[in-house]
Amino acid sequence: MRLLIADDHDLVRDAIAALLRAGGCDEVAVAGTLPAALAAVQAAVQSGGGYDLVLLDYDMPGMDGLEGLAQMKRAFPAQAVAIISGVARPAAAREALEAGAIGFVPKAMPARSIIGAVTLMASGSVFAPFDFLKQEEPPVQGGLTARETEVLRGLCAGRTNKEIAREMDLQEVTVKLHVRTLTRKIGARNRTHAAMIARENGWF
Amino acid sequence: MRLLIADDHDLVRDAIAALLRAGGCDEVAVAGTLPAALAAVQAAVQSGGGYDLVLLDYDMPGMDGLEGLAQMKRAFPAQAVAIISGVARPAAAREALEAGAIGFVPKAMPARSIIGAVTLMASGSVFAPFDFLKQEEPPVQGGLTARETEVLRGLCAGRTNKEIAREMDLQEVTVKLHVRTLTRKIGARNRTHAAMIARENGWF
DNA sequence: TGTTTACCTATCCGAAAGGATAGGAGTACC
DNA sequence: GGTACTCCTATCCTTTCGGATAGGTAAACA
Repeated sequence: MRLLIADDHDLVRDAIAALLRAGGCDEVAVAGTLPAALAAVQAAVQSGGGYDLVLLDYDMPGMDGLEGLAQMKRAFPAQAVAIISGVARPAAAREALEAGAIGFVPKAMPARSIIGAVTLMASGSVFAPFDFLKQEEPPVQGGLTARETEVLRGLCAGRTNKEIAREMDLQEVTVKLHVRTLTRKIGARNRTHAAMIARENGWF
Repeated sequence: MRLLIADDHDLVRDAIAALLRAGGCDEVAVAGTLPAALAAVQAAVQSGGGYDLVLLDYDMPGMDGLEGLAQMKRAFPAQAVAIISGVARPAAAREALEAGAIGFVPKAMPARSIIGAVTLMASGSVFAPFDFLKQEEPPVQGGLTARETEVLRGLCAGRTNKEIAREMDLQEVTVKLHVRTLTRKIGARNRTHAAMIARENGWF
């Protein structure tokens, strides 16, 4: 089984690579950035066949969310690519699978499971831990309603009330109402503070 | 050599633990949270001697920055404790060492170096990669001046211009000036966006 | 049925933020 | 001496926020 694992943290990457080698993977290549991973796949394809599986870290220079995955799939549509991440939300995992990933591996997964997961994905089956995917996100967000969550997302993007209103097809006053209630709910002093709280809790 | 490694990501933690075992560490215990790590150290101390080294992940439930380290050192002043992190800034590393950590291990460190680093720390020597520590942070902050950086810190705390002015003993207009220039420098649309950019880049 | 909840709109007001423009003081450098 | 840069202050103005208050619709629920 030929693998490529891309992660910007040398220690983590090499440790996981060692784990996989110990688990019976013949060849485990590594890369530290997305461009490096792309180059490695390019080289592997030219010398025949590509990798059985490529593991891409979600938070890595060049990835830019799932844009990096899309790039890889555009360049090598036939290459099996999985996303591995420590912080990504369940929604990101679902999006990754929709974008053509063969799997999603949370770093919170037990080490003994990874060999099986990798073997599965390398053989062409989609892998994603069910209990991770089924996690709903709204509950983590301090009792915010759907609309308030949407508005908070706008705040985090640095948008004004007017812009958020246009985007959500609402009146500006309504957005102001949501901003007021949501800042109170999460205990923020103002919109900036609210955005920071959301970011710190990893809500977006 | 008896080790305890605490990291909330099972995969990463177990992979590093395996790496250390392969490198000659007799006993490598693991924990997934700070409380679990505290309990493990407590148990080890009672059954005689404690660990030769405890590795604590900087971003782990219960850590709260360096507060977790302080907690551990308060409870077990004689225990050698090192911080391991993938995202912490050089300043955080320096603070960790000042707070009594025996070392700081960036996850970007090459895997082959960790055995040496761990052996060193377990024997009582302080370890921290020099090239990581010497990194200055101002340059990362998009050419902001000292005052602008201070104001940006205020923005990240959700403070108003008036509050920042009072705190820095300036006129409010001056703060407004700094806010305007710094938002332009870092390419932000407004104060909220500026705060988010600062947070995303880990400037504070 | 009445009640609760989420959601949307409205008006009015003061406070805060954002921007333009114009200076002055101090330091560093050539 | 001149130049450049940071830093501080000022006035004037417009836009945006934040808050109070009031009311309406629709769905969920007992």
